[in-house]
Amino acid sequence: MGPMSSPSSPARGRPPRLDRARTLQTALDLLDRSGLDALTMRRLADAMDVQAGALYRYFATKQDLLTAMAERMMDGVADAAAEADSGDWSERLSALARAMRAALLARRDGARVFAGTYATGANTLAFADAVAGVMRAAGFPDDDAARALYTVANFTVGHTLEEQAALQLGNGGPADPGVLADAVAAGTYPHLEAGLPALTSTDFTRLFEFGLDLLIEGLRARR
Amino acid sequence: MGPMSSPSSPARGRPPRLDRARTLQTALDLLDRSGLDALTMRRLADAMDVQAGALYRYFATKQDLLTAMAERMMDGVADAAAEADSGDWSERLSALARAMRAALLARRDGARVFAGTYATGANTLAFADAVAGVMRAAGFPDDDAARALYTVANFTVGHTLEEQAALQLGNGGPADPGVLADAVAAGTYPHLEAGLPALTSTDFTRLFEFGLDLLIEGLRARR
DNA sequence: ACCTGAACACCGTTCAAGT
DNA sequence: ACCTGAACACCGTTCAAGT
Repeated sequence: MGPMSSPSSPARGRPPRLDRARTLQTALDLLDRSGLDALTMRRLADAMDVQAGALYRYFATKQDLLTAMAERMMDGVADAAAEADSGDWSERLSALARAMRAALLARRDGARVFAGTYATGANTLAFADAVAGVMRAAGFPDDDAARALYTVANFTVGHTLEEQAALQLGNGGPADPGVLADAVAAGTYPHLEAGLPALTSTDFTRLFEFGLDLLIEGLRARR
Repeated sequence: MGPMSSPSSPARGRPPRLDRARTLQTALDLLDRSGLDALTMRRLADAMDVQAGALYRYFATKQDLLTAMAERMMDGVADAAAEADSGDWSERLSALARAMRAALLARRDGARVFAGTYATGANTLAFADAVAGVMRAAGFPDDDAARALYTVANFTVGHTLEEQAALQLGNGGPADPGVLADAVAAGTYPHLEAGLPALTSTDFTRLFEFGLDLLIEGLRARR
């Protein structure tokens, strides 16, 4: 802890207007307000009354910032297993999957941010460990526990990506429900026509629960 | 078919150097060579010996081009059901899911392109109709057939997104297998440590089949 | 009709220089 | 140590003008 130590040393100059935590929080706020496409380093710098170049002292690249954002979104998601402690393995697994979906839905374009990064921080690893732990405790072999983790996570990300895309398209975007209905009506897609009510339904929670239930019943059959 | 008709009218001027089909093909070739991040309108124009602005006569926006690319990737995927005609519904459903994964894997960043667009063209709708058709023929109610379609598609996209991300990270990217292993070793994630062989395995086909099997067993239990 | 040339309003990132 | 200012090498998109 000599005189050459890092940010923790006595502040000699002006207190820094920037730091990792405040930058991250401002980025998440900006994401919610403006969406991922409008989240640029310059606009983020503007929101912090700083020049764009200054951000690079705390995040080496924009991708690094996005990864940190994804990691922060997963904060507390692993705790969902403990909260469903009374339930059996399937209840606890469901609670974890629902918590992940909720965490991604909680922020605008959350799924796109998460899918576009490779988060290996404490929150993401804690979530992964919790899922694998639930499966191992239920008696699944170690490699099946790992594979079940991937399957649940990939399904959840895939579903939420679609869900958030559909949500923003509903707001006068290029493909609101009517577009799909028109496209189906124009061609000859008898099976889609039959399922049109469910296809254009905006009850994404029910859709998510359907898929989650399939995965859990599949796991039950394997156990 | 008067004198004011469209491209099909007798070519009065020079033959156009550009058209939708050739632009699409060049874009897909460029995607394979350079990846999605390097696929810019200017580089695409360069590859066609044309100025960037000229592309906008055939695609209103870059997003439109990407949507057309996603749609072309799905060409022929719906035929996978017919090729597994001898099998029962689960074989046919598997064949469709495998064909979709293969179609996305066939092009660099294919899953990212597909996930980033909202394709409602003939190929995508034919695929969706084929999945719903298999489910309805198997005796599933119409709304369950529609929901199963979403679940299988969302899982497949989510899986392939992860798979292609991992593949390009293996090439000296920021998060090759070692990064995950190190991160796991640094923290205390006992359940991940137990599943490390499966977690760092690059046998994505086996991982995909595991998830697909869970979905199919889940559907079987529901039927 | 089809494409060029040039512009507009931006990007991510780097880095010498100031304080 | 921390940030500014300015630059570099790009973007997507538009549109008058040429042929």
